[in-house]
Amino acid sequence: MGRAPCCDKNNVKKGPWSPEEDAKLKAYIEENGTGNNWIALPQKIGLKRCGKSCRLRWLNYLRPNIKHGGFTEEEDNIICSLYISIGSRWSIIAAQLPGRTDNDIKNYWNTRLKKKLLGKRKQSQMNRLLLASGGQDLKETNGLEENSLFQNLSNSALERLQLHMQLQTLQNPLSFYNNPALWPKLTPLQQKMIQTLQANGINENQTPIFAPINPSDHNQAHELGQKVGINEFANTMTNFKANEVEKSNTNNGISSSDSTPIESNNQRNVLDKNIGQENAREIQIQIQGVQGFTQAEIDDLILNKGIGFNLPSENHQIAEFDCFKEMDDGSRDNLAWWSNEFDTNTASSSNSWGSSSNILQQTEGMYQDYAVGYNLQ
DNA sequence: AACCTTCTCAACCGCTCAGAC
DNA sequence: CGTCTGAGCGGTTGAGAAGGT
Repeated sequence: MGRAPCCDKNNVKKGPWSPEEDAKLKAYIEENGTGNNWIALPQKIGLKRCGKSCRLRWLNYLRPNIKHGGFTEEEDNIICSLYISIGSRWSIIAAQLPGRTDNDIKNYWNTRLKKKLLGKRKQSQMNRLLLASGGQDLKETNGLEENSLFQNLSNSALERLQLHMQLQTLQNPLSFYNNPALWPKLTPLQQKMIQTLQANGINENQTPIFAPINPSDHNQAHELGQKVGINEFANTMTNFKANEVEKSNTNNGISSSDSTPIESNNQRNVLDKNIGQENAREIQIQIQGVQGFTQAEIDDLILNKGIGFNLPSENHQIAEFDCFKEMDDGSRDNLAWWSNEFDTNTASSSNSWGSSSNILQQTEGMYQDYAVGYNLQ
């Protein structure tokens, strides 16, 4: 038994809005406001529309100061960096871009920006991974466990992983990243994942990036999240982290929970089916580690600690930060840092990270934090 | 010109969350 | 404390536009 519908589905109009409907809705809200009751609104106006539909129409199209299309490069930068940091939290991203709606940004990302950033060559690389993980070309893979690992990464995680790697391929001779001797010791799982990536065509010079999450430091997450000016981000991350800890505990038999996330169940089902329950459990824990990597991106961004890399000392991190800072503005501007296929003209001509706008300063701060955690230059 | 494919984006759907009761 | 309800969110769909053959 599902929940009751919010309106009489048989008695509401669907599909595109007519100019008359738009005018009615706009005039009413401008005159009276929404009244904090979208469900009742269409009846008051005399519209045969669902309240949710009215809300969406108003928020995405009719309300004042909405911008459509024509995303600037500055906006591209913000969307990209926030997407890498927090994933598809479109409403949070939209909150940083005045006049933009979450729907617009979501559409823009899915149809244009993602392609622009990932590029065809890199896309084909990832497609190979996906193909292999889907079991359609198993000969090219290193075995079942690795397949399962990738099979169970979400598309979003894969995209972010790929963007992550794109960032890491930037050619900076001073980079810690380009000096394997400086790389910290990896955990066995990290090594395994790197080997898998290499076996699937990822550049061997790409760095260790898998890091377990630090389950304990919620306060610092808040502090830094607030430091970069995104409180909701900090809250989201903290909640997410708490969730991850519980999942991890559950998977390790530390405690039980009735509300095991669906994704974990799906992973478990696929694994159980493919490789048997004993191995499934082990690999499930490893997948948790891979998910931890994705989360660890965010943790490192927030905590600014290089967690999971067992860095020899804090000095190491500071050196990295200095290294990044020491790049003169021109060097940084000239980095086509998003993609090999990124339009180099636009990338090099704009002072993307030097913008005086508040959000961009925030974003730059985030990027620097991010760079410290992951040696992105 | 006709047909097919790809792209774009407005709108819908179903879910979660939070507040009221 | 549990239930109900509306708001809000992210994923997905599908109609129309644009581009290619």
